[in-house]
Amino acid sequence: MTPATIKVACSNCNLRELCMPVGMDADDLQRLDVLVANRRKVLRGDRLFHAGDTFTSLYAIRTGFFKTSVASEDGREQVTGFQMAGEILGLDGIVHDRHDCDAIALEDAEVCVMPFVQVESLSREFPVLQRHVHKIMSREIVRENGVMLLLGNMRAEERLAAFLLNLTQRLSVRGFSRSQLVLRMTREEIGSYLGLKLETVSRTFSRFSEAGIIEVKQRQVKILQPDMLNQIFNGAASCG
Amino acid sequence: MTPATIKVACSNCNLRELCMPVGMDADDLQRLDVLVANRRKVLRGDRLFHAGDTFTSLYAIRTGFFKTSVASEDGREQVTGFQMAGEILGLDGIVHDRHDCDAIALEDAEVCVMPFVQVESLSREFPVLQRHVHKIMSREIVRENGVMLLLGNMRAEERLAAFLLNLTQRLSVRGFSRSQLVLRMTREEIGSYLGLKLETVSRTFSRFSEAGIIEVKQRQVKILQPDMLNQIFNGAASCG
DNA sequence: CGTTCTATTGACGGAGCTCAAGGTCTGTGG
DNA sequence: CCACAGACCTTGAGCTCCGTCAATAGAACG
Repeated sequence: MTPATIKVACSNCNLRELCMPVGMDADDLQRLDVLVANRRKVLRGDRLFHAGDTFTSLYAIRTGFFKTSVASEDGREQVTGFQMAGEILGLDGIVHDRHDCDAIALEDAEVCVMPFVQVESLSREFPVLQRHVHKIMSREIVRENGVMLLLGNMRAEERLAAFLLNLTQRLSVRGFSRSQLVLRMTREEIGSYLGLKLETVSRTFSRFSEAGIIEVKQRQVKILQPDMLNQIFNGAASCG
Repeated sequence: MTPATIKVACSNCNLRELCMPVGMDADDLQRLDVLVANRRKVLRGDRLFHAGDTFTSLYAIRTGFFKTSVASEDGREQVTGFQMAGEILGLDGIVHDRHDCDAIALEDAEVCVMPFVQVESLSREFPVLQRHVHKIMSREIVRENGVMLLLGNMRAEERLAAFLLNLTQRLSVRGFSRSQLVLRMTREEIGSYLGLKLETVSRTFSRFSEAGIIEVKQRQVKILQPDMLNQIFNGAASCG
């Protein structure tokens, strides 16, 4: 069942500035190494976990890109987020001891498996880690507040602008360009996240493109006028 | 600045089955009493906290009813939740040490003030409390996932049905009727939460009423056919 | 090289928004 | 007790943004 596993350590991970070990000093970091039981590879299109699965672990993304989604009774899907290296998956599972959403790899990925009992036990020992875990959960709550604002109040152009700005911001923290990105998800997945249909996403991309704000070639996006995106996002202007 | 404060204890609080002390035995409960520094009264219309305020404490609602909301740059407001007795406010503040949303009392209320350093210190001591804090945050994440599904995929009738079912469910846990409730919020606040305009909320109430599913008299709502609400919520039917 | 998945674009329609006009309830002060 | 103001709610008419349906084309993959 479980794919090949590799023993690994946070202490020499190049994501330690972004991921779980934030704020811990070298000595603490050694102790943190027991946090990660093993790593797991997830191929593109495969599920890391599925709504209903028993919850045992949180997952820190080492490489790759994920989406999470929930589904209604009658099968409508809502993408609830896109996650990249250093971000944590699985927080939804804590409350009911089973996962509440699906997590699917949008490209081949590798995650660190952190048994939640270990997370809790180390949290009791290291206040810095405890605080960090709390912040990760709080950050997710705040992020979702922002998505609710977007879904409840914004128009298609504003939503897509917000989406692009958010992606480039997170990518730039990870050392990627602010002005160029490759979308890992389809128009339909973007639409699901933003509460739009794929045709609307496509049309809005085209409109941004005609206005000279971005350049789109399939999933390659070049941001030509980030300021315009900001203006659109803040409701100050449109490109139509 | 701070209103009159009263020393209080979880150990003899009648909300202990719903609130912070869930799962703790009598001995632990005594120790938990230091969790609550004091109580604070909040009058209807007043703010418990405001976006930007320094975060110091979580708040457990003892009595009353709150809304939380975020605002966009250009002033559009999104209600992100309605909270009632036993529920926890302030989780949004942890990540940046300042609050990210406003919390406003929709009726005269009283909250227990729990300094977050106390919460964390006691969490390290009591694994049961630690787990409970994690569950509260995870529950909020899961709730917001559900709201995203609602805002991204559902039509007005489905949204309002989901809203009514959610409210009655939570009220019934607190010993209130499943078939009758008094809305503490305006049509506009409901609309903001559900991503609708107040007129649409009003019209949808009227349609439910004409269909004999509910009876509405201003803020008094009687649920005549809860099954119909369930069907509408699940996308299986409409009343038009 | 054909099959399938994905993206673009157009034409049309509808759910919900906007604007507007009354109606109802609550509280306050005469 | 009544009059009045202000907040809240209801309902109608018209409009608009986005969804739906459809056709085409381009990319990816075996």
